[in-house]
Amino acid sequence: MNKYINKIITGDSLQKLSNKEIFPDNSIDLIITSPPYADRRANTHKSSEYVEWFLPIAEQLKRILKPNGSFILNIKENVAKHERQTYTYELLLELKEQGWMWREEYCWYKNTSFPGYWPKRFRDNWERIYHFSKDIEIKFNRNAVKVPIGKWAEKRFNGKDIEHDKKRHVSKTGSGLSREVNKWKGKKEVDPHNVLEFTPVTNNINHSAAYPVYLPLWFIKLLSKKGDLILDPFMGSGTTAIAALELERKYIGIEIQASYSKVARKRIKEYKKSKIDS
Amino acid sequence: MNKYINKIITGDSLQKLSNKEIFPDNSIDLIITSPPYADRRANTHKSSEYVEWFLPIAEQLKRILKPNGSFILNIKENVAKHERQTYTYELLLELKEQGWMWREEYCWYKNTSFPGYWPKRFRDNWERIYHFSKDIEIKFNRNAVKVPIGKWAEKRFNGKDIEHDKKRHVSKTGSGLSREVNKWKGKKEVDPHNVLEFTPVTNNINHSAAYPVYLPLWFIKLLSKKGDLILDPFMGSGTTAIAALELERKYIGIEIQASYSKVARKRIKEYKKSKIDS
DNA sequence: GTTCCGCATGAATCGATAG
DNA sequence: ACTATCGATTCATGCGGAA
Repeated sequence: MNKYINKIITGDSLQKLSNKEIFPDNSIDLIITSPPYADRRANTHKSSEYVEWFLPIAEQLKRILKPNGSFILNIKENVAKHERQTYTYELLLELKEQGWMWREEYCWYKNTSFPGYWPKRFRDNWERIYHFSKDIEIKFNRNAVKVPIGKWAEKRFNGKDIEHDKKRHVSKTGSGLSREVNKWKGKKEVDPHNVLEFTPVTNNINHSAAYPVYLPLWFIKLLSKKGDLILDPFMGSGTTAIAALELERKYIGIEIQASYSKVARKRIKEYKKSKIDS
Repeated sequence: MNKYINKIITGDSLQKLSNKEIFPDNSIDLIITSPPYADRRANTHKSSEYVEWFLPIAEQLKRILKPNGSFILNIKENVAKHERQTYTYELLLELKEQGWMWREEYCWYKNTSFPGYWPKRFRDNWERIYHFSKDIEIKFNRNAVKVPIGKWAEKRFNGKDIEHDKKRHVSKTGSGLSREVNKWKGKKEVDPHNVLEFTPVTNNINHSAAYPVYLPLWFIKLLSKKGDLILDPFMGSGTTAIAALELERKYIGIEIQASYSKVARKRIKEYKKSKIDS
């Protein structure tokens, strides 16, 4: 497979993924992708067709992912005839059936959703990001995504210890919960949570797109190590590849439209050049 | 049914809801509730059992809701053995089968999630809020939930028009959406979106609870009119009733635990008293 | 009045140990 | 083997009385 590393393959995802020469079993560290959503113009498209299209692809992804790897899937259902479509719901249940472990659903809180007016609905400002794995044990580098502690901490710890915080607290619900707030004294950073906001950063590799680079950056940091191999089976304009390079990982991408592959290769070239120049 | 208006009924939800004397067909304007999540202590509880428990209740809710009414359901799945449970997913699909229209899924972005440490996951900071209806046409008072326009507008419109903004902007995705940014010039308030943060507003009622009052307040404003009848079939400590009173709506609540009914009645009494005193 | 400080507490899970 | 209990881990906010 070496000759495919750091390359974008133009072709059909299912076909390429099924090729064991390109993708041997257990060879990928992290899969991260944002597949094309069910085509809203094709109203005849039933949810089940979307699921049927995706499932064999997911089967191959499961074959080629390493046991301690992760699969990140960004997806959101469209609205048709005043109702949200159910293909994300059906797909998730089928992926479970297929043997994937559903580890988490992140809420990607997009503060830049497209404006618009709908009679009985507001702007759609969030998308689902599913985290799947094959096994319980996965790479999970929480230290790579810490965030600054809230301002409350400053006020709270400006001086002497608070006695009460050292005591044990028992919750009414019967779940024993203890804490020692003083342990956080001096902490600068804390774990993030599962609503991802990505406050706008002025990054030179930032690209105003439906799939901004900070998204793969965050998950690559969290779920892989340097030198790992990242796959995006729906590469589009190459954002996942850029993120992988930025973090010193390797990538493989698949893209069916030659025009997109071309754009992606160009972006990657320009990115590499800008790295050398700077 | 008049004798049940502005009352909390102690009893089993399914049994009470099935009583046509209390709840005639098409008699409720808005249902808003946060039912107990699947009990994680009962590990034998399968997702399907939760769904089977809820479905007949939902069937009655559909019977008693007015055609232009709405059903707001707040729910989130627990995690067990490193995986998210699927009962919310199964339930949604079954509710669709039952004939409900799935209008929206709001993300309730909670600023006060429970702290804790898990090996391969972060804190859970959001919950699902489903909006269902029986028909396409529903009450939807968007003007009641407007929010102040973001600071970006000030910057953008501080003086001269921006040429780019005068032109129609066509989305790259081909969705056919377009905008004319200058239309927003001078606007003070805009529509909200489907990620609900409830930043420091409407804090007039003090009660730290899992189900804070601003939640029903928001949906009651959006989806009902003054004098309408609001039902909460899992009333708990009466938060939905307080919200209904605050907005001059009527309420009916059901609660199985007498201790909770008592608390709720007390809270309502105190709320009424505080209104008169002030 | 307004800010500050201490107190209280919220839909949590997991692995280990005890029964 | 199987279930019940226990300890460990973790942030952020609101309220009330004090300064």
